[in-house]
Amino acid sequence: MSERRTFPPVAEQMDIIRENAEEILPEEELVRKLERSYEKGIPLNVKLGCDPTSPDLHVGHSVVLTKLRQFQDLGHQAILIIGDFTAMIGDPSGRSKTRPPLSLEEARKRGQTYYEQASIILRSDHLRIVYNSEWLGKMTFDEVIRLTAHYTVAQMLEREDFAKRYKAGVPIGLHEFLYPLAQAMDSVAIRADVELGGTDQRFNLLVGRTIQEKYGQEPQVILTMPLLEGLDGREKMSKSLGNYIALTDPPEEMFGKVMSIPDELILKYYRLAVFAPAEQVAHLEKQLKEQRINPRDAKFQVAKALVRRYYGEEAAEAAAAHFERVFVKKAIPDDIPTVTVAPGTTVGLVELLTQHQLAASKSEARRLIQQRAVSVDGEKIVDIHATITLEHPVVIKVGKRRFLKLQPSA
RNA sequence: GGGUGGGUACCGAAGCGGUCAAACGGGGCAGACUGUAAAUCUGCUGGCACAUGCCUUCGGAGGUUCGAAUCCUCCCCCACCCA
Repeated sequence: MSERRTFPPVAEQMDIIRENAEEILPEEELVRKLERSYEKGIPLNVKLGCDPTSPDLHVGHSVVLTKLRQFQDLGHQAILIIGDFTAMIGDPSGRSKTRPPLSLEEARKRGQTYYEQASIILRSDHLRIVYNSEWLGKMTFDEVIRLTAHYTVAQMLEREDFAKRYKAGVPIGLHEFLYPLAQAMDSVAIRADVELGGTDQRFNLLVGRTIQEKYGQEPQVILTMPLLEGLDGREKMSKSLGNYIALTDPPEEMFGKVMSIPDELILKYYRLAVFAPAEQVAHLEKQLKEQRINPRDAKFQVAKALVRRYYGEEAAEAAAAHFERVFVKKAIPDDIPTVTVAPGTTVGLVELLTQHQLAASKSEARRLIQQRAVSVDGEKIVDIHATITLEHPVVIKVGKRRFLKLQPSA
């Protein structure tokens, strides 16, 4: 830990750090910190707090994780803070009222899966993982009151989210005011030099600066990364909205999801999800602008690049081929879910669809049939009373994406 | 503690005694088209039966009525204003 590290020249570091960053506040302070670290051979403590409530990491998370990775690559110390304590209290964003507070144990467990998924992007050296219950859990009420005295209600209401909700008459729990402060205490506890976050974290990160100073520390520099919109192209990518690409999504799924983003997002995904080099992004942008490339092909390229990033070249090729086959040529994919059935039995199509989860209810199954969404062995079935006698293998297709093969057992 | 306005389907939001499974928008699903699971357009979107029909749903529990999301009573929850 105490060995002297060496770093690239500061200017070079700054170029990398600035890449894709939305905001660095204050930038001169970062330069000073980097210079000092360079001279003394001491890495900066770069903090990223994470909320383990939803254990599925997605491409939205990857944006800021990638930035952290860059710091690691430069030789700095990444500190991943698992917010097990904060998760235990509940969710601060006010968005998901359904999110139940977790037990410490549960929060820890999810923190573990969070870490496992984060290590898809992070390297394992230059990495420290800490749980914030370690210090937050030890604070006495007295200490908490002292902490809250450092901030005012008016200051809290400066946060856009709070201001908006207050104005709209949406409840704000008192404990939510404690979140930025708790997060700030994390910075104090680990003596953060830099804290990363999405632009929506701006306020919280800034509170960290103030509080660190109150506790006699040099304030951290904050670096925010742009938020990546989800598949709908409208809202921020998030699990609760279901508009996300999980880091663990299988290649084909990942590919298809990229293909479903609105055209306007192509470049943004290339930049932030793929983290493609600036020149390549610029190149693609130019091609699109001059209409020298079809947006579909551009998206195809981005989809492939994303799969390549997580699964490698071969998987990328395979996923692309799969998409081409299933959606462009509308053929049947080669590995589809198969169920074996007793041969010779005759079943109603409606029952078949509901039994195998191709439709949620019989009413839905009928609707789908009436809407010409169902085909059996490539033949559209429009009759809701249709039955199938299972003698040969039969492929049922519902909509564009749902397939099922029925295999009569020999 | 007092006052006012609210709680409606996945979400937002109309409805304010029958014509309400509940307008409209979003989301979702499907179809057409296409350059793709983009965009656009069209349709569908509680369940069961599909022929009429039946059952469950409008914060909760009761009640009035031939009939309630709509009226009454009590209760729970939320926001705002005043203390």
